[in-house]
Amino acid sequence: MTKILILEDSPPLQSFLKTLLQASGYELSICDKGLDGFARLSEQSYDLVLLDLGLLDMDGQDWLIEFRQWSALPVLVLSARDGEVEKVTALDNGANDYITKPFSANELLARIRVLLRTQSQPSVAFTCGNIKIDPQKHRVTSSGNEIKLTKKEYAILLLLFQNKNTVLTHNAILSHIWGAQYIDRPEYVRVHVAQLRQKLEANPASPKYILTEPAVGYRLAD
Amino acid sequence: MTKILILEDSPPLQSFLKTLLQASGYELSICDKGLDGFARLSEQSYDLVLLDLGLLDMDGQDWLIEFRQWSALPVLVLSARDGEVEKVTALDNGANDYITKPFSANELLARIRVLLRTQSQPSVAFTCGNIKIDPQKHRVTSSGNEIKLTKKEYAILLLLFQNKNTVLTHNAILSHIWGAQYIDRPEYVRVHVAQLRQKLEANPASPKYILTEPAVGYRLAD
DNA sequence: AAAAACTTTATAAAAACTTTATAGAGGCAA
DNA sequence: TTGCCTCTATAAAGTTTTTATAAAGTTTTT
Repeated sequence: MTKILILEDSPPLQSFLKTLLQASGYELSICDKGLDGFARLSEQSYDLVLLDLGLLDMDGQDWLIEFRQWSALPVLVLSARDGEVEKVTALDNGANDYITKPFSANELLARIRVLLRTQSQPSVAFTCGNIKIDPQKHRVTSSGNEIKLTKKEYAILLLLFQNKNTVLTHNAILSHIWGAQYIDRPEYVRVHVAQLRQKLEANPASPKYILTEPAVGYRLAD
Repeated sequence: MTKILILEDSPPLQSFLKTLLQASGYELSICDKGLDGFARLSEQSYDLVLLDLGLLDMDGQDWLIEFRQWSALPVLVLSARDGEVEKVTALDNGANDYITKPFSANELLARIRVLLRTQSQPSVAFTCGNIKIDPQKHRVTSSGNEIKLTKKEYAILLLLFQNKNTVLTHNAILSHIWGAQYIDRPEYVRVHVAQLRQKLEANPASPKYILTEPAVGYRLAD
């Protein structure tokens, strides 16, 4: 479980971040005071800090400088102030990224993923029922047992996971994995999907995970 | 000397970046084509890549995906396009940061400093089944018996230990151990892996430790 | 000079992929 | 319903790619 500490003093933004990050599967602690943040960080281990520069009890830059005395944890700074000086100062004080309000929710999530990926490499695996796929390790397991997939099978499964619950047309799959010149060869996809089902499904003839959407394509069921 | 590779097609921006970064003491190479970039990266080692998404001969996102097959070098993306989708895609494709034109020179420099600073060493797992590796003493043992490995064999085994359970592509191994100019010579890796197996595996023909992931690479099994 | 390590080549075997063939499922009109 | 059609699943054959390994040639080390 990936844990994020949020240092944010504005209640509306607190609840926005809470909704957004919990929906993405992160475990959160929220503080509105810098000293509380230090206390939490010494009590338990976190994977990332989200720091709003406007803390109530101290200056965010000072908080960062002090924090960097003893921790190398990734810090993503949020700020309403778009000033170049403030940005550069925060980055040189040890922030790993800086994002200005108002920001896009997806961009924030993407930047969090970058920091989690490059700092601690905590294998962000996707799961779907018993199936787990770990793109970092390039591994797939079903109820903990490793499943050996070929390159194409793995590529298709990853694409399905990245679009869980969304129908992918044959051509979408073909153009992603084979290249656009292979559209109108749905049989390629069928053969490989059949093999995937043999390996992943308890009963390949009535699949639970990889569902057929007739005349459209395939969908990974949640 | 810190070396930066710039992939940028616009001459004015090229010269702007050149002036700015040389004044900051970085050593530069500038390319306006993606393939040239790969060539340069094969010729010598760099510390960071500055990638403009608008390359002349290929899509910047595709360049990034291909690059990430074999290198973990920090990549800072520059783009005129401020679209959220493009940003998130680039970050998820392996970019470490994304900055939108027009940008502040000082902010760019600060973000470059962040990426150069956060280059961290991978942590090493010391044992795997009966095999033990001691990076300090540069020694490998199997069930307590010392195994004599050559330089290359040792380097490959150490890399596998540092990425236990993770598939390493041929190109990742090549670029780490031989240098990026050796990518697309998977036979080098094969020969040395075969020798490692002769020395480490009870039955080299059906290996227990160093597993083959066909068409992908090798993985050290837990 | 000899030994060891490394690169390069060759080849058989294994694995993956493409392509074809066939049977079955489901929709729809007569 | 029946017959026809399209779409699908899957086995299996054919083709290509990838791999393991020996061995020869080259370079480096001792």
